[in-house]
Formats: sequence, structure tokens, C-alpha cells
Amino acid sequence: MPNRREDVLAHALSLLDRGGLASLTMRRLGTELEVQPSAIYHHFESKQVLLAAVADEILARGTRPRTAVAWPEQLREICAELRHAMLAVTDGADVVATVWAFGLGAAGPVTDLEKVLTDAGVPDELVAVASRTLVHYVFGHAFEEQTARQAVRLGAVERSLESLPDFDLGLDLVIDGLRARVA
Amino acid sequence: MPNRREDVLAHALSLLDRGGLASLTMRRLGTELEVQPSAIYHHFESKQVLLAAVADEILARGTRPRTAVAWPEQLREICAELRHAMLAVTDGADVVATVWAFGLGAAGPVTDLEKVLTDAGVPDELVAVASRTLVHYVFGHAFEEQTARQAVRLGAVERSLESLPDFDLGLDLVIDGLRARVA
DNA sequence: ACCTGAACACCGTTCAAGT
DNA sequence: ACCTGAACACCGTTCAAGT
Repeated sequence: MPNRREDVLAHALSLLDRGGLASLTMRRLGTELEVQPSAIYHHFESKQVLLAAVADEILARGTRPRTAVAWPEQLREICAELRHAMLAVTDGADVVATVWAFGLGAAGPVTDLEKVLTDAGVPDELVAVASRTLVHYVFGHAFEEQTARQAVRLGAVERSLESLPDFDLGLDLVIDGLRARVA
Repeated sequence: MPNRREDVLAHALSLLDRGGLASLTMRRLGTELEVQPSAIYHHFESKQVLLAAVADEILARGTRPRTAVAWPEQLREICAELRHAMLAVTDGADVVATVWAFGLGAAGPVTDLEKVLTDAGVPDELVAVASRTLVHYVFGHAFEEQTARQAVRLGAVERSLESLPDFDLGLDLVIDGLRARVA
């Protein structure tokens, strides 16, 4: 029974979720699939390409119904979906942010934000800046939250007491800055 | 002539700047210092600790005189300094953001932002959120800018045409949101 | 205080060859 | 189409021992 591309991807995600990014290696993935590591290269040309597919899968699994009609709430919905999708998988924020930064995938949320902003009548030259500012915020917040969790889980770090600031508060800060430029 | 801690650190930074994070390995660093890789563990207990020292050094090298008196401009000065310090070294944003997220160092800029915000009369519960929102923005923007640069330098990515949004524009967005909560 | 030498347990990737 | 087997060129870290 041969492994198809989607089987490899599913096992990669499972490995990531169980042991984090450090345990997602081509060799371990091979063992998991009961196959030589080199066999994976038949399905994905490199680990980077595999990670890009993993990132897209993380986002795909996190899609939610969107119901808001006003643009500020639409932005909030997209950002919340992105955040929850990343937090749902171990090291998800790291994977998605890295893949996105390298321009290899995970671009969906940014496209969605740009569409909402354009439809809201945000000046053209601000659409790209604003959508990037929002994703930078979501990535940064999620990455920090997830990293702090793991640092605590692995011991050795005392930052646990200091709780993380609320996600929505910081988001409102950006959205309010935006609101001032639309009205 | 024995290597002191600061010699190791200087060579680590030089290696990072010349070849990026991928080339900063304990083994290469050993070769550079004409020493066995294991000798480095006499000066730094692990690579993570070494990276934390590297991050702090990147920030230390980027310090600039601060002259602004009004709080919005003080925030801009701190963020600009942080950004330039990270961009001055290959993969600097990646190193500093990661070290900071793990709570191992690179906390200076956040402390500075918190002080300015407190003195500006920003409500207590907003100081932590606001300073983190600002650093998330600076990290995200710098990381993206630096990654895009390298992806282009290494070929294989066509994102080069699409120029990056201006740093100050996004920063103003956050600061304006903040201004609305102080006035 | 600083370092060697050797080992341990790993990595990603390539490539000819098999079915 | 999918995989094996073997190799290549690497990693971080530990530890007894040396000077």
C-alpha cells in the first residue's frame, strides 16, 4: 500500500503536533511511514516544500464560518481564525510565520485582510501596510504565547508568572488607528 | 593565547553576519577559533546561551542617542533603533526575536518602551499590551524584510518586485491607536 | 582556566538501482 | 509510481583526560 502525498502530509502534521518542530525530521517521518527517509523526496522535493504544505494544512484545518458585516469585525474574525489555527498545533505559529515570510505559502489570511480593507475604502497605499501590520501582530502574539508555553513546559524559564497580554486589546489598538484613517 | 568569552562572542557574531544563522554552528565556530568544538562549552554552556549573548550584542551595537521629548517620538526612536540594530546583522531579526520570545534576553527595548508608556500616562493595563504590540510589529516587519532580502539573494523566489510597506506608516497606525487612549 | 580526542546520537539530501 | 540501500557532508553535546 503506497504512501500518497496526503498520507505523508498527515503524518508530518501529526509528528509536528506530538513533538514540535524539532521532532519533525525527514528521518523520523520515514520511520513513521515505515519507509526510508529518501522515499519522502518522491512526494516532496525538499523539507522546505514539505513545511510549506504543512503550514497551508494548518490554516486549512482552522477555517471557520465568517459572519461579520462591518469591516472592523471582519478584520477581527480573520485575525482570530489565523491565531486559533496556529495555536491549535504545536509550533504552529513558528511554522506558519516562517513559511509566510519566505513567500512559500500561507498567504491566504493576508489576501483576505487586503480584500476587507479595500472594500472598506481604506486608501490604496495603506491596504498593504495595514494588512501586514495586522499579520505581524497576530504572528508575534501567537509565536510568543506558544513559545512561552513550551519554555514553561520544558522548565528552565520563569516567565510563566507574567501572563501574556490579551490578544484583542492589542488588536483593537491597530484597528482604532485604522479607523481614524477611514472616517 | 587562550580564547576569552568575549573573543568567542565576537567570532560568533562575525560568523553570523557573514553566513547567516545556518552557518553559525559550534563546529564552524571551533574551526574559526582554531579550537575543538567542545572547547566552546567552557565559555557558553549551550548554543542557546551563546545565541542569547549574540542577540544582546546585536542590540548593544545598535544603541543610538535618543533626543525626543514627546512620547510618540520617543516610541518611534526606540523602535527605529531596534529595527536598525537587527537589520545591521545577517539574520539579526530572527536571532533577536527568537531569543526574546524564549525569555532568554534581548528584553532591553521592551523595558524602554514600557517606561516611556508609563511616563506618558498610558493606563497601567495597557502598558504591557502596547509595548508588546509595538515590538511584535518591529520584529515582524524586520524579519519579513530580512527574509525577503535573503530569499531574493538566494534566488528561487519572485517576491522581490512587490516592495515592502514603509516601516513608519505601520508604526504610526499603532501609535495613533495609542494616542486615542491617552488624550 | 582552557583545551583535546573520541565518542554518541543524530541531521538533510543525492543517486543509482530495484519493483 | 514508489521505494531501497548506501553514501556524503554535516549537526549539538558529553566527558574523561590533559596542560
